[in-house]
Amino acid sequence: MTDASGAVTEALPEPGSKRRQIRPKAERRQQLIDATIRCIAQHGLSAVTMQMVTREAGLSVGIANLHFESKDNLLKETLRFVAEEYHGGQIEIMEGGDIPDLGERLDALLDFQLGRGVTQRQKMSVWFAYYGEAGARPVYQKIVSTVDRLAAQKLEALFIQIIREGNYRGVDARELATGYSALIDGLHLGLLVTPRELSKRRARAVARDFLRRAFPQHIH
Amino acid sequence: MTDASGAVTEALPEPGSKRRQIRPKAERRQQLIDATIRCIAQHGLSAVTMQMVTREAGLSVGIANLHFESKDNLLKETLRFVAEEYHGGQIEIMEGGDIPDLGERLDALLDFQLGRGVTQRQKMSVWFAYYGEAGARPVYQKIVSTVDRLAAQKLEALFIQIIREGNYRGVDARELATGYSALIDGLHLGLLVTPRELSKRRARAVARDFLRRAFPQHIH
DNA sequence: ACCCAGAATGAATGAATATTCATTCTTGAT
DNA sequence: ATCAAGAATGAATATTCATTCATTCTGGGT
Repeated sequence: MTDASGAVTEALPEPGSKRRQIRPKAERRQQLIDATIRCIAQHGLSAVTMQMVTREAGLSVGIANLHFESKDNLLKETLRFVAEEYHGGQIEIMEGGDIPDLGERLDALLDFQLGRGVTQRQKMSVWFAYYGEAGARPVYQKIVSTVDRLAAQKLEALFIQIIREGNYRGVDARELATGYSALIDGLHLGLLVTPRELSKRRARAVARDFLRRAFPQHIH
Repeated sequence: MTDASGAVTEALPEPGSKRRQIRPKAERRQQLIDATIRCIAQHGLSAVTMQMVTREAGLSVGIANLHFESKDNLLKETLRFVAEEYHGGQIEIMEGGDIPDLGERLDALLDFQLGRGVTQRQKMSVWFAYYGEAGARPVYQKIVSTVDRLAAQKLEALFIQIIREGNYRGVDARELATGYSALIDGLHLGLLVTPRELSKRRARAVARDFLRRAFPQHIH
């Protein structure tokens, strides 16, 4: 193909190129899920439209219904992805073959939960958008509670190890694990809704304090 | 008015009566806000429609735009109401002229935050529905952070009193207050999203434990 | 008994949006 | 080089929903 001047066009697509690309199903699905996450973070779950998501992904409107059956399903799968990524990351650290020292492992967990940059904030935004709807949507409840339960078990197991190692008395691992999880969730909420009042730095300090009071020998 | 048999009809309106009633503006506003709360709790914020709300309130569709300018405004005012009710209740307890004993006052606070029945759950549902959207809606952020800040100050003040009275050492009131607030928020989330895993009873125990570890002389 | 200010109604309107599907395009196999 | 499978497109459709407003109704004031 040449234009009037004879130069080859379409050689490399310009930024806004509409060149159609065929890609495997799995890749398109992920592309759409990623776009959905960005849209929810930026506009809120209730404002997300299919047009918005597909435009964000740089694809046509029809494609979402090709790879996911419906908008409902896309949203569901997006939640599943975020939930599994977040809890999966935690679980990997807690099982922690690569970090033998239990105190360090706790620190790594804290880092994962309250560290990171913009990306993390985006994910949190999505996370709580779904929480907000979960009261009315059993499907969401189920997805969250499934991954949640596993993470809770791993956390309890880690706490049990720590309690044994430190020979701590009068501490219930299960109750402490519930409290720590709730604390982290609450701090995330604070970071999301009142970032002016609660800095990431202070959130970390608060969580660390909780752990230090429970496991003084392991957290300094 | 009489029917064919001569009996007086319309004497007392049957259950589904459409008899038009004129009521003061303030009353109608509250009626609509209450209906909105029920709708959000049952169907989720993103599924709420004006038709749904006005039907729930037993009124016509036009009335919502008469008393609130728009749906957006109705939702905003509903959030403001829930926020002020919740935080107002807490603040009243924390200032607590009627409960001189500080330990008892803490218990009363806990009771308010994690006690109650269905109503409370409904309110929590609404609360978190808005939190979910707050990341994308500055208006919501502002409403929440305004009341939040005041409650946080009162809590810190209460903790300072308790620290002085108990002569506790190495405890930072501000940090502890942040932690406690976050813990309560996180427990509410747990109650809402994974009620199977976390009973209200256990949530109370966890929160109480947090306070006991900080103020052992005040909580038994 | 009568009025009328303004509260309340709900059919109508128009805008937004999910979903469909006839058509076009790409790629790997032959 | 050709072809078929199926990935991708986006205009069209049908639905849902917020908002409007012409009309009806109510109740306190006279």
